[in-house]
Amino acid sequence: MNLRELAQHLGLSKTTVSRALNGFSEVNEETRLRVVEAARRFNYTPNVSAKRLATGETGAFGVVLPGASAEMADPVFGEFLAGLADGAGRCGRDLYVNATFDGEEAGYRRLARAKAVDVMILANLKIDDLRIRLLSHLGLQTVTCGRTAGSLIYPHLDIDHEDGVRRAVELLAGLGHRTIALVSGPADLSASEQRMVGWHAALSRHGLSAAAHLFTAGPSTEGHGYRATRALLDAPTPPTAFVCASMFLASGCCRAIGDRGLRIGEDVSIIAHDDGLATVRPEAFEPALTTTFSSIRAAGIRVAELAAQLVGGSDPADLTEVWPVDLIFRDSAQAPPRR
Amino acid sequence: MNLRELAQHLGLSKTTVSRALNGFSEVNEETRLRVVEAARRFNYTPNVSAKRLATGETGAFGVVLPGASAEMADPVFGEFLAGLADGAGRCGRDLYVNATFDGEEAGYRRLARAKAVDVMILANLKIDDLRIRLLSHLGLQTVTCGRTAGSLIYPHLDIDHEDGVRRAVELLAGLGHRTIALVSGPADLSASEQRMVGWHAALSRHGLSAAAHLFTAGPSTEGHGYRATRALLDAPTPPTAFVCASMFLASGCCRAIGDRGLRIGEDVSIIAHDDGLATVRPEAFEPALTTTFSSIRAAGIRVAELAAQLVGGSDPADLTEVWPVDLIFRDSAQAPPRR
DNA sequence: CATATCTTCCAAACCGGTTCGGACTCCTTT
DNA sequence: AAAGGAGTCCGAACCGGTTTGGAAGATATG
Repeated sequence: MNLRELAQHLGLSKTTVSRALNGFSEVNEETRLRVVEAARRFNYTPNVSAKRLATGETGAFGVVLPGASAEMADPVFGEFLAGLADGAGRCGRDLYVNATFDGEEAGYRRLARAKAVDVMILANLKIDDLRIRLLSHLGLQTVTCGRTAGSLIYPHLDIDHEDGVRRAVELLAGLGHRTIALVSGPADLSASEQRMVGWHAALSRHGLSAAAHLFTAGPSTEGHGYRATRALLDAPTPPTAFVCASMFLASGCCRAIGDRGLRIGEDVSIIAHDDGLATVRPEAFEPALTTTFSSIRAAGIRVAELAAQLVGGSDPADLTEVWPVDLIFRDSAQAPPRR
Repeated sequence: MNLRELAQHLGLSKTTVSRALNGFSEVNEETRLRVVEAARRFNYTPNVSAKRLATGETGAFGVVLPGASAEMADPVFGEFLAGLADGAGRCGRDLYVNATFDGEEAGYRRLARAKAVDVMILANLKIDDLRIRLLSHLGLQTVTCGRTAGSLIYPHLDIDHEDGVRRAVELLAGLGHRTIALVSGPADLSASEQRMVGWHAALSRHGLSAAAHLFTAGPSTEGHGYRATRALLDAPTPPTAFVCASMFLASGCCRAIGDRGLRIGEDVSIIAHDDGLATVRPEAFEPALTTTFSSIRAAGIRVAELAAQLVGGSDPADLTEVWPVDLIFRDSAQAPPRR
């Protein structure tokens, strides 16, 4: 059942039926109801390809996966992608996932030339991310999850990692901790830089050391969390508190602390960032982890909405949001042992 | 630059240019070279939407994410998706990811009605998966990663989990283990059933117990691996060897064993299944884990190729593959301690 | 009553490709 | 020399929507 057949059935023109279904004002209300009813009865759905050709919009958002598989194996990114697909679906758009087998830049160029998507979506922004400039140069509209250095204005949603870490460190310092380590994700990520800024700010406010060896960066995995924590505990003045950038890093951190025979909460405190993944819940830890929380799935949904608004003609400058994180008290952050 | 403009530049008709670019035989070789050269020079890329409308093919494969976020938080699924996107790209197709905010079935029906994809791709098949029948009923071609019960014929790639577990158990039994547990993934998954079959087969061949309490199923996470292993170690006759269905389950398994003060390899043996994720490498464990290996990313790429062949008109019955797994010896599987 | 305006609808053009059914040239066959 | 067949190329139709530029009739305005 296509538009022409539907129109014939109704004794109307294609034009009128199209307008009735798309909510134009110049069609009689009575006629519109008749059309909508018939469309429902005949199970009519407009052909996506035809619509795209006619409107010039593709109705799709694009995500490019980096060639290295590391990002997709990251469950946080997967969850973000799920949110994106969810949000896109709600806005009546598709999510087009492109893997780059021949370099990331080539992937973007292909998409731009074929006009395959309306908006590109970028996540895991690097400090001064080159992709933003490339996309702007290619004339592709872009929405990002995260901010980066540089003067270009683009719609984005960011999570306030800086404030999250700042508040976590403030809490630990307030409890009496004097040596507070930051176990962060990949060093080249904008989010990691934000975390370091927050860490520094809170430490200097309390007059505490921000020695370089107390800051570690690396892949956001249990394995790296374990190794980093072991190394930190081996230092001459080991930290009594750890701020971890993800639940996976925190898992490794806990394991390393357990290996040393230390008790979490009593001997050593931990605050982790929780992205809200169903598979690693802070309450399931022993003891339950104090966390900074922000749902990455919700962020994905919202980014898709921002992209839809951008296509709808909103001013990019209005489409920027920074989400605060919640600090949730549980049992893993307590006062350090008396000496 | 579109086809008409390109044709005008060349002094040819749209027809000839289109045929030259698509490799039809009825165009002079000299002309074809001239056309291809001009297309390259003017940076011409056919408009995706127009092509789709004209051919009736969408050029896209579809994946529906289940409403619950659990699957996307699974890094193994994420890696499979990355492989899918990779393979689709190589075949010149798109990958459409659709989240279902209103029920999985509704998502499939939407895609079918709008003719948005050429082939649906299914993963994480359930035992007797209802989705296959639904899609066949909706007239959507389907390719799956995994097999399921039922008589319908559909293109699929499966990984031989049954044989993997069988060989792992044979190895452990050969080393002298008498009580061998299986720590598996979600019980409703077809792969989990395959593993149980392999486990039973190998145990009975060696005259060993396949008592129900030695088999556990649950989410494929570190947390569940930990809890399951603790429970198994608390049994009256605790196992001396564990076969884990994923690296994450194995992580938890290792932690539980460590908590008990047991040494992996010496006191207790482990064999895990490794999907080839870069973030959890078996060599990084202490000691290095003996594994059954099969790259889930490679599987994703191959599934996309199968889908492309299906669209190309291959017989579905020819598009079925079962991949063997490699058994890789490392240090975590050794003879049990003498009593 | 003539004119302007509004409402409602439609025919035809358009988006940018693919493909059917010739048409023309040149070469071979009988 | 006529007939048949490759080898090339083209005009026009088609895919299924949206959108432009009226047109007809109803209603309001002077």
